Amino acid sequence: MSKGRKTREHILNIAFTIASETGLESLTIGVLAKACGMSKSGLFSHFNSKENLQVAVIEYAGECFIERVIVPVRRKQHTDVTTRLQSLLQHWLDWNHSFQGSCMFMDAWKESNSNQDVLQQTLRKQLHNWISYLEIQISKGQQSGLFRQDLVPRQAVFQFYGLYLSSHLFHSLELENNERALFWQGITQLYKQWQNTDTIN
Amino acid sequence: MSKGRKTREHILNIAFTIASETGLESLTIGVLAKACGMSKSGLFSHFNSKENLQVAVIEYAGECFIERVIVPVRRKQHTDVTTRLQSLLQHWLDWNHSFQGSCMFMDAWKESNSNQDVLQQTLRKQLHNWISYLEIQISKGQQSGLFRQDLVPRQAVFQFYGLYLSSHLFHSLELENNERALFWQGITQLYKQWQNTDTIN
DNA sequence: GCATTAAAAGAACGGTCGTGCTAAAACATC
DNA sequence: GATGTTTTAGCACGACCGTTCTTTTAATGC
Repeated sequence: MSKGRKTREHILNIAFTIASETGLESLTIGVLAKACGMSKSGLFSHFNSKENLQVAVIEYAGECFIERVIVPVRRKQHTDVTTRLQSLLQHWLDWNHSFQGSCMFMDAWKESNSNQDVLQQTLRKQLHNWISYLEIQISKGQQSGLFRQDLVPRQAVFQFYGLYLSSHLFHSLELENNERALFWQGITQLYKQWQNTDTIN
Repeated sequence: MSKGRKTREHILNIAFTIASETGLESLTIGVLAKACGMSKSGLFSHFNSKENLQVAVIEYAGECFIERVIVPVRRKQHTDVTTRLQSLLQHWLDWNHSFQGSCMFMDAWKESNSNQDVLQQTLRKQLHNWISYLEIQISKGQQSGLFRQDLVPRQAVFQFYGLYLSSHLFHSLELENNERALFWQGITQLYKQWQNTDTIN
């Protein structure tokens, strides 16, 4: 790998860390350059615009997400659907462990809502991908007879995301620090509601 | 009312509108001054710091929230708990109708998370108040025999907030624009789960 | 080892930010 | 209508933003 790509990767790694902690908006070129121990212009020449940098960071984060959340679960093909879904949610919740309890994609999405076009579309695509992936998992749960047939996958993902977002909020509000328990409690209740009762419905 | 307080109120009104649309962070003194048709320094002298302005806007928004969400429901004392709770949720969801589907408090909270101290604490107090208020409503539902006794009010609010936040997300993602239906579907399912079954549990 | 190319630094730009300071205008009171 | 007090405008400041240009340094291919 050429030196250029190497340092570019290094920059993105640090940028990802910073953006995870303080949000994508506060990721300034000057700050990032200082954190990388290089000059503003030297760093800038790797991206040629702020927007390109932001998009690159988001895409880098997307790869991290896949590696940390999706891949580990995909490996356990032998387990049943319930366990895999549970594991997926666990990794999803852990995704924001290192960043003090806030999901980088959610933060960036909030920020980008009245921002640049390209960045917003990159984010939208990533979120859409993840939502679709979750929907597929729900469908598999239905096909395996675990969930009732009249369950709408999108509705299920809507509720998953709700608990996920709520756990972020309650964590940042420091309400007794039991947001993980509340999350899992919510998940359990959802499962109970969705389970195939094998009765007429 | 002195002229000073009058224009101050006018400023806050416009600031609230702008912050609702584009977020509290993008509410710049220059922009706000232009929107108010006055000079930067003229406006500035009403608050003496950006932070004071932000806090004032949040407090103004808090009053608006009470007026638009809590007061209208409090007036219907004659109705039963279920209807009042439903109405409360309806007004809560409508709170962000004029601002294109994003809750100002949620946005400001996200932004303030690594920001000024005073602003963050003001926001925290407001959110805490609202959560407590919802918890009380849940408790009332329990006392009236509507909800099961082993329901934990905080857990209930956690789930309410989840659906609320999810509806924001799905709205901004423009996923078929049925986030309100998904929200109410989720609420209905929660009610079903919480209802007093009058059986041994 | 040298020539060529790629990468990084340095300095400067126009712009906007929040914030003071000082003078003018608007207001209120008698 | 003059006087004293608020309220507003004008102007400038230092800091940081993203970006461009030129020069120096480092890596690469022969």
